[in-house]
Amino acid sequence: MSKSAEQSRSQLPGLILAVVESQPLHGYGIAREIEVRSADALSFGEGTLYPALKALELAGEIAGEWYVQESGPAKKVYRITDVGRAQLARHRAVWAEYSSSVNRILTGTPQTQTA
Amino acid sequence: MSKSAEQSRSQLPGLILAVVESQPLHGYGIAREIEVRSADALSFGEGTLYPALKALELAGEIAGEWYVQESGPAKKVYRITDVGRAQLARHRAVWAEYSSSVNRILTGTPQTQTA
DNA sequence: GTAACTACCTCGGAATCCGATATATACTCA
DNA sequence: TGAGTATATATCGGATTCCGAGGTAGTTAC
Repeated sequence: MSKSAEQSRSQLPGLILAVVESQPLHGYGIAREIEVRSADALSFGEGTLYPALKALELAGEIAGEWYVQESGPAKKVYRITDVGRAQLARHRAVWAEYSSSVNRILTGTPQTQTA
Repeated sequence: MSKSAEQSRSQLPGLILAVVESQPLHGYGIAREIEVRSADALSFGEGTLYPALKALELAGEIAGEWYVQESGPAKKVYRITDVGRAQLARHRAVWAEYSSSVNRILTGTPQTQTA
């Protein structure tokens, strides 16, 4: 189950791109990889992951290809595209700005002093 | 316009608590303070902020008190409660874990190597 | 007299979320 | 043989959340 919930979903596209950037992978594998890399802090259900994958493929940020295995169910392996790589860079920049903003506020860096 | 959108909303309760922890403030002021501290990277509309304030007050995490000014509209000033302080600590912990997880994935720290 | 700013609040359509469900193969253990 | 578990994909739709828009009102400044 894991889940730190509360946040997460909005970050999914970027996380998926980051995972398939380091290695082409199928949906199920991407889900597991996110759990592993986050030490189970992050976890997405199938009802969340597969639609996100579809959207990314439609947007041309990842490309899927079916692999029929001699043993086991067929899988659709996704690889990142050039469009996706550019988008991933954008995600990283947005995340950097966002997370530093949240940090600044949570740690109470004061910028005003007016009562 | 600011807004880095995409994320944000889920973090609002924690951000509000952090702001009123450093100084009791009214809704409008809280909104401005978040913008200032985030250098305009974060911005919440009133349709988002006021409901969030209500929910926090209902949960006993902040306490509001009306101040009628001799000049200008009345304002409802919120201060953090003990419950809110405890909750804020929790928000900070969750955020720390979450953001480090996202960082780990976005920067591609590999934990598996299986193809 | 009107524009802009401070300050509060609510409505409700739109968008998003994800648990539940369905299908299918393969392996293990009793 | 059957149950349970794991791999693997995919969709549905009710519930929840989101926030732009709209409304009230006092103040300040052309």
